[in-house]
Amino acid sequence: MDLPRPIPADLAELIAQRLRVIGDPLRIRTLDLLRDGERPVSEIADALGTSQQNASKHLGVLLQAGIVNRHKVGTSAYYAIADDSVFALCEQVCGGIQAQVAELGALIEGTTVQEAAR
Amino acid sequence: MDLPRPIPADLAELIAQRLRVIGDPLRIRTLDLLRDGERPVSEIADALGTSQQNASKHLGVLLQAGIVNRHKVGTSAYYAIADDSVFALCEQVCGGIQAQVAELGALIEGTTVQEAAR
DNA sequence: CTGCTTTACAACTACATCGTTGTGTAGTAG
DNA sequence: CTACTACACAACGATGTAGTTGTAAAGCAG
Repeated sequence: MDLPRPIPADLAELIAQRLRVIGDPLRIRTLDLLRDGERPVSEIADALGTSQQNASKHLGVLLQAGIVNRHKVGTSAYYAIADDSVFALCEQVCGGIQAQVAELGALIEGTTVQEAAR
Repeated sequence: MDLPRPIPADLAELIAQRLRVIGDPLRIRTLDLLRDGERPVSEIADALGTSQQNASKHLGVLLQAGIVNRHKVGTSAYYAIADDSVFALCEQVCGGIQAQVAELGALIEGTTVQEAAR
């Protein structure tokens, strides 16, 4: 996967949109919950400690973005991960955060990151 | 880089924050420009077709997030990439978008993605 | 010192988004 | 049919953010 150079404005808009969809704490935790398999809305709402309406709304955003899919059984709506790549995304972000924390720690210690790693 | 299970709310907040910082079209294009090396603010503003004030503001956001760094020479402020991992992030997002587009195209063709790939 | 350039900060408007409240719809149990 | 459950849609208020305008600070040229 190579990015075109320079990145056209339209593509930048698409990328930004997707990042903003995932860039919400409740949605990240929702996706994390769905890692274990599909779940109905009420269960997700309970697990996140938020209202049914709010959970439904966030799931709707993820659904429209194609990150989750839905299938209904009776009155229940089961949501499941449709795009596993989001987790790789989160891990990448975590890596960046960890690197920053390590650098800050090193600054406090008055050493370089390489020295602190020893 | 393994994510803890379940993801604590604080970490979800951190990840979301970083994703939202990168999740802006102008900031993505700014980072793309900086791939070639450091640049002063006015040059970035020109390349993006926006005002100097706006470019400065976005660069400030990226700076505070630790994604770029700054060094001043005379009246000019040169910004440069501090965290290369953002590009891997963008590529990952693009991969997800491409997969979706492929799936949509396959739906229109009435075939599966595997069939369409042949 | 005067004027020009470059950058950054602050105030403002416009717009998006989060969470809540209220309500509508569909399936199910009695 | 009535009551209950599960989900989703719409409207509202609060908060956040993008972009503009105005301006201040700092360096440099004359």
